Amino acid sequence: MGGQINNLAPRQRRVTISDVSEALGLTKGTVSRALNGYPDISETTRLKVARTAERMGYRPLAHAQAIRTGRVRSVGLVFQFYEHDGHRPFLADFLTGISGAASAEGWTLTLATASSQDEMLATLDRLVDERKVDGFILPRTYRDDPRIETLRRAGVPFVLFGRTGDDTGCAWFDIAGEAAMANAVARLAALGHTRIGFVQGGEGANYAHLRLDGYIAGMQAAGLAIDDDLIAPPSLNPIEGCDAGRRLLSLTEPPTAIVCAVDQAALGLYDAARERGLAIGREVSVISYDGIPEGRFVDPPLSTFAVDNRAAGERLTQMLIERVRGTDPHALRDLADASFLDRGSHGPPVLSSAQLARRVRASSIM
Amino acid sequence: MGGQINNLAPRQRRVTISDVSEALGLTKGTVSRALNGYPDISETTRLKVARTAERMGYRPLAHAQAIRTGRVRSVGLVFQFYEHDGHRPFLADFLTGISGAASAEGWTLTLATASSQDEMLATLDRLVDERKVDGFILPRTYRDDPRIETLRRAGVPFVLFGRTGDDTGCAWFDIAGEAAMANAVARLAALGHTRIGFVQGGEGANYAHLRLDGYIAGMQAAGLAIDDDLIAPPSLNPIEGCDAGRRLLSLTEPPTAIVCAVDQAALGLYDAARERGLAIGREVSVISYDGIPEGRFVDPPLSTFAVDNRAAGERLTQMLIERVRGTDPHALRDLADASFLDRGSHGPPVLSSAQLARRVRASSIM
DNA sequence: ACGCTTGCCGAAACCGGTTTCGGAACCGAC
DNA sequence: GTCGGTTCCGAAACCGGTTTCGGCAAGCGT
Repeated sequence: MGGQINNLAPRQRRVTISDVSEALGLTKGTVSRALNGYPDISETTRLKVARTAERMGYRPLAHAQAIRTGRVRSVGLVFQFYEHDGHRPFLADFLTGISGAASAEGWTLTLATASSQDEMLATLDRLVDERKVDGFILPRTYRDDPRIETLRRAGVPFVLFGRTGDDTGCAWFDIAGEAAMANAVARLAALGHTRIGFVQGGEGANYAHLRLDGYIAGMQAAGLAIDDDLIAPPSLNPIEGCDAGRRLLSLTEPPTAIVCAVDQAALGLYDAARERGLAIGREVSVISYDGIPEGRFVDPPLSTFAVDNRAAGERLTQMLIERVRGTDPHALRDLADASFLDRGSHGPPVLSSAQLARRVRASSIM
Repeated sequence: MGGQINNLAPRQRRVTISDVSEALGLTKGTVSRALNGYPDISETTRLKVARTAERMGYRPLAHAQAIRTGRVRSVGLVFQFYEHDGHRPFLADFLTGISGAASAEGWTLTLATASSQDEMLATLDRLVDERKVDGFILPRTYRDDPRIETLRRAGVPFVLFGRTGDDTGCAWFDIAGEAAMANAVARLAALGHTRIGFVQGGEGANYAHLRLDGYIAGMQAAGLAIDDDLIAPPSLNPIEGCDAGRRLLSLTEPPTAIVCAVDQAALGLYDAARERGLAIGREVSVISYDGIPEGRFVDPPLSTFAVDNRAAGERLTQMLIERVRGTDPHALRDLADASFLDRGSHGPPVLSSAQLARRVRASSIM
């Protein structure tokens, strides 16, 4: 093979560790040990080496080091995109965070996608087997997540974005969605709402359980009764959200406020309310979660708990790098709060549940 | 350094080329040449080597090869995300395409982000300098694109997603946006529209010029006069699109149909029409470009030219890999068509431009 | 003055591959 | 039977680093 015409300018030679060692009159082994902080190098030569390496613009080649050390300085990320995908808007911010934090440490991001769970596991294996990455960030965790067992067995470091059922030996970072949901309920209760509905998030995903728990905890803390009818099934997009809204609003005792686990679904609540001639933020209050950009432009602007995906990406890669360097996973766990965006989609109830029910009936007769 | 407790299961040793050569009673040099198709290896041993390598599950370590060959089998992709970013929805599909095509060839995707042009160029340089990638896919090209000159000078292979001003020595793939825009005009003209407006796309980006050209070409082909008033300034999101719509509809001779360079802006046209009490698809026809998912759910569903970003990603990586292997860049150029999604936002005009103008005036008085 | 650490560095092996070079074995031709 | 030319593989250098091992010289105590 080799030797085809490539008509590309020849790349200039890099400065290698041998160049540095020759310039110093040392062996490359000594230079290497000096640069890597071995204890058997005197402080004087360590400094001399560091300075001339710096001056000559020497930077070790990650993949040349890797052949001996096994580390390539790359964080792995494998996405599984679904048909109607709620986390697409998150992507750009999340990737920016990871890439930024990685390059600050001289690392890079290796990204792959999978279309099924089997392919996901195979891809993880392949990246590990080919030593393309030193570890993984696992986004969107599940209660029972097969990726974890796979990587545990393979002995590969990883950090979860989200919590999971059994997290022994797992490092993780998460946003306290349950606290946000409880806080949403508390805010609405404080405004005078007593019938507060909930629209669930994606089935199976760990966050969905937590946010539901948060809603329930919030209701209990406010001394409100939990009615199963008030809890709508998982909704991940405006269509499903609209269905959920219709269902909640047609209850004999409809909620005057709705807490929604996912912004995309909350957008659908606007449609459901509009159908019934109800004004969001007055006749029906909504507080949601995610902080998607569209929420700012709808009318009224959506009150929601925003998560900083860029910061999450940064934190996760920092944790992963520490993990690869040997930090105990149990010491690498962190929970951050979502920040409430107090906008126009919630307020004190202007109608009682009974009045609201009459309004809904009237609108559906027309 | 080194030697911290890592409490991770030890990774099992890989099978190396030496394992294979020993099993065969050959030297590793011979095995290497056999596997890489050197001409000085007999067909018999080549087959024998290939088979036992396969049987033993041998796969060369990309970064070990790279230290000699300089190739790491990785495609580089650097994104620059903007504030209000039109291409976010594209991301998942695009990445899926790239990742899929790459892994089919045993390559991986190395992704980075940049927040400014300088950072972009620095990031490209860094990835090249550290030999993290063999070449780049450059998304979102500009008329005059500094990335191209940088990579040309560095002698690094790359493939453009989009065309550019001076493309000598450039391989590229693009969607024929100009043809789509011309086709949109032709469709509307065939339905009887004579006043057809245009909402431009992102300033500076190469595609924006091409789509404008396509609109103009379409108008000329249909024998329609081109009125500067009919051409609205660049609009990239619903807000700007709404402004553009207001402006076009308040003309003394408003267009009865609007061709829009970007779906996100077309969504804003819906708002502008609603404000005036005009029905999209009847009083105002709209044909747009991109094929974003939201277009299917608005009322009426948006007629638009959809681009297959997954396919684009696949094609681009295949081209890049060929390019890295030495194919002449001028032989690597491809133009694909967007596919028209014939939905509900366009139809024959029900109002003349003059009648439309009266309707608009009436609505603004209220 | 002696031996014994200790500090510090050179020498060389090593990681997992690729590539160059040279020569043995075979070939047909004379 | 000898010779030049192929065919095909082994040997060894090489890529850019890391890591082990051993030894020299200084420092120390006695």
